[in-house]
Amino acid sequence: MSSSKHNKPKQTGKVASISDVARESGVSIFTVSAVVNNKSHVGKNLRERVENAIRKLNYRPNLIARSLSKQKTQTIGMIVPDIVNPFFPMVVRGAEDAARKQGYNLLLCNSDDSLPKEEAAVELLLSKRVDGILLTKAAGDFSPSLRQMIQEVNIPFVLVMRTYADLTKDAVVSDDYQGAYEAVCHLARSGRSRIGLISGPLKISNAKERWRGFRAALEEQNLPYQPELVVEGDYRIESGFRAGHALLSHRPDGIYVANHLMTIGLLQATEEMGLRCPEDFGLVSFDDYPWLGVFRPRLTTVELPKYQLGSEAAELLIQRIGGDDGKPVLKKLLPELRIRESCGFAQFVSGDHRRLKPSEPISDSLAKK
Amino acid sequence: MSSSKHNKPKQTGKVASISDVARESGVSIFTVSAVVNNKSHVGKNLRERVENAIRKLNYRPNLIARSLSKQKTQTIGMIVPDIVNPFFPMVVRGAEDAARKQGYNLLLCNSDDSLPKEEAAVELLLSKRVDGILLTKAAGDFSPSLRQMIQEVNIPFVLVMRTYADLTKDAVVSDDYQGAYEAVCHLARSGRSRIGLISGPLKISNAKERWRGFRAALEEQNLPYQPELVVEGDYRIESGFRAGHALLSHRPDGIYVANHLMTIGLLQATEEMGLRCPEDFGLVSFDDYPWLGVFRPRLTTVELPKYQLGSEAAELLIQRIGGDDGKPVLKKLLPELRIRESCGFAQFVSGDHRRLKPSEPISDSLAKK
DNA sequence: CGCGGGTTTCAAAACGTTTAGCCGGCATTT
DNA sequence: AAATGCCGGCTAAACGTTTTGAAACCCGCG
Repeated sequence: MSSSKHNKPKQTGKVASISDVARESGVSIFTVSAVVNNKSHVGKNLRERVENAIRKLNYRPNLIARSLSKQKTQTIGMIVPDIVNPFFPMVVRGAEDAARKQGYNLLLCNSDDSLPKEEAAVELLLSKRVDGILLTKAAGDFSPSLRQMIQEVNIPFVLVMRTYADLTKDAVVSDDYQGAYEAVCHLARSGRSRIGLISGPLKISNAKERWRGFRAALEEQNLPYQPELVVEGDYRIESGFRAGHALLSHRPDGIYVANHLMTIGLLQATEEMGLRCPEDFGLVSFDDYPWLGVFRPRLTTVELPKYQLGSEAAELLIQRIGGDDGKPVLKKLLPELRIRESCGFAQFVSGDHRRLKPSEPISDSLAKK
Repeated sequence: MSSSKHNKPKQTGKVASISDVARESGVSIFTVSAVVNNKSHVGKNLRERVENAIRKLNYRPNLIARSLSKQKTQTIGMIVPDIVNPFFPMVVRGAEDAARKQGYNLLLCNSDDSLPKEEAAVELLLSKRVDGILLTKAAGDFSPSLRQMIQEVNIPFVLVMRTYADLTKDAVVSDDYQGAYEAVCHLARSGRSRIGLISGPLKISNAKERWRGFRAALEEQNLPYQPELVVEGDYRIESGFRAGHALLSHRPDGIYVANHLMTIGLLQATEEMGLRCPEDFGLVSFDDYPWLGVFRPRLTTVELPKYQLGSEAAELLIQRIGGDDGKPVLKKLLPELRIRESCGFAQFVSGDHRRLKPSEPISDSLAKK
């Protein structure tokens, strides 16, 4: 039973290759390849023979060999500062879904916001011959060497959530100016006049944009810009905490925080100083997350379209890979002001965090919008 | 200036290959390869010639070709249910760091807890000829086809956070029995006697383990096991919300929730029903996250060593890849009970979420422990 | 001078695909 | 009956590495 005919049961754990299939079915390699990629016209009988052999040998095309031959890996590299930062999983997910939909895979790297690590990551991706790169650049400049690499190698890059004025490259970002503007206007409309800002690192383009939006809104609302009410953090919890202490000591009556993590820090500082939101100050935060639903007061936030950020970036990149080399594009995605309670407008939006249908997995529903 | 000598300045964007380097430096391909992999003994002068050529041509070894030739990709595949579930980024990060440290890369896939997607992911990874796979299996059985694939292909698998009694495979999990046991004992010690459980899907091994730990603790504390106080969710927010409603209607005075996301849901239900924690019931949650630091009362949680889960799994996998095929290993990592306020022991641990040093990036510090 | 032994270098064969170019039939056209 | 065109299939050359023998060279020793 076990050794009937010339049954070659791959005892050595070797996986079958295309030539094994060819031998097994008595056709040429070419024909097998044609069947696998179901090319136009292979005779019905031959095709069947080949298909049987494939099933029998458990053949699985070797994508490595394919990549080498076609000079295309169907892989796109993505570099983010840190996947543990809750902002990025959704962006990555968006990119991954969009990529997969078009037959691409994602190779993910973390730069930890470190320039050398970032450069190493790019180096790695280039060596792996990815077809394109999605880059959320670490804070700081483009080093000359990185610049050179991007210049010399002719694979497409798309910047995600970052722009560089002096580098004309495709980029997909959220409209941070607009988001910040709306946030601060809302603060003002709810009666706040001493409005403070906890900003991200101003070397990062989006932090700068949010700062600009902040300023513009102040002006628009005829409020003075008071430098002591602006403090720069680094987008991390700890810096929000310290910035919060510093800022609150100047008794603002409204605060706009430029990201989620720093808001967490600020809230800790708030409690420690015995202050209360929204009684003592109104608060608008950037970035919304499901778990904020349990915090009281419910936070008014400016939500960024994280998922789309990723998916549109991936789509643009793949378009570039496909050969479209039109002018560099700057895509700005609109944020959404979600008014809740932290500015004193106790607009109790019942079920706010429960708008999922029971059967709907959370990530999907977040992904949709 | 531009066309001096036989200066071939790669006008066509073609990247340099090893043979270009060989030609440029007048040696054989073999020698270049030797230099690149700095093999033992290449003549000093030749080595220098080659190195110059490499720099000049901006040569970068093609890892695809290398993989094909060596039949090793130095890549490990990792499949998780959903990177957007806040549990996983840290696990992935642990795996990625450990892998990179040994010269491996991570190729990440999301299964969305769907069996077909999971199978497709495995299929893809096998086609990409990854050297090994880290698998956090989707809820549900090993389908026969998946089983077969794992059996036939002889690349190593390591299960992460999952075990299957009938499948002797390496696995790295948290000691969920122990974690649940401690959680429930703590609840009991703080004077609760009608203790409820919001469980994960009991088809998932760790949910089962937590349930066992729950039960064991009850017994140990001489409390009766009351089926109406046990409700099964699916680890997502929405199910925690519904389970919360169901459970709270039976007025437990203590609740142990088997994961973070469901806790979020429960807390929403709690508020809606006008109940208070810890006054009306004590609460212990599984999984700890920095942002919980802003929630009041501070939550008592059982923290899982997420980062290690990933890193140890990767290390084990790489060891297997290296050829070690000893007996299957089941590694259990100990969780840590973090007592805060949600059981009524108002042990105000000042600065609990602020134990970072100011200069320490959050992800790093989380990663450490 | 011849020869073993150790470097240093090489040419060529893998690795598993894709694909350009070719060729033998068969049917259709002149 | 010969020329034309197409279909179905094949051979062989890429793709960019690693690696296996083996060749060339140098050394000193008998």
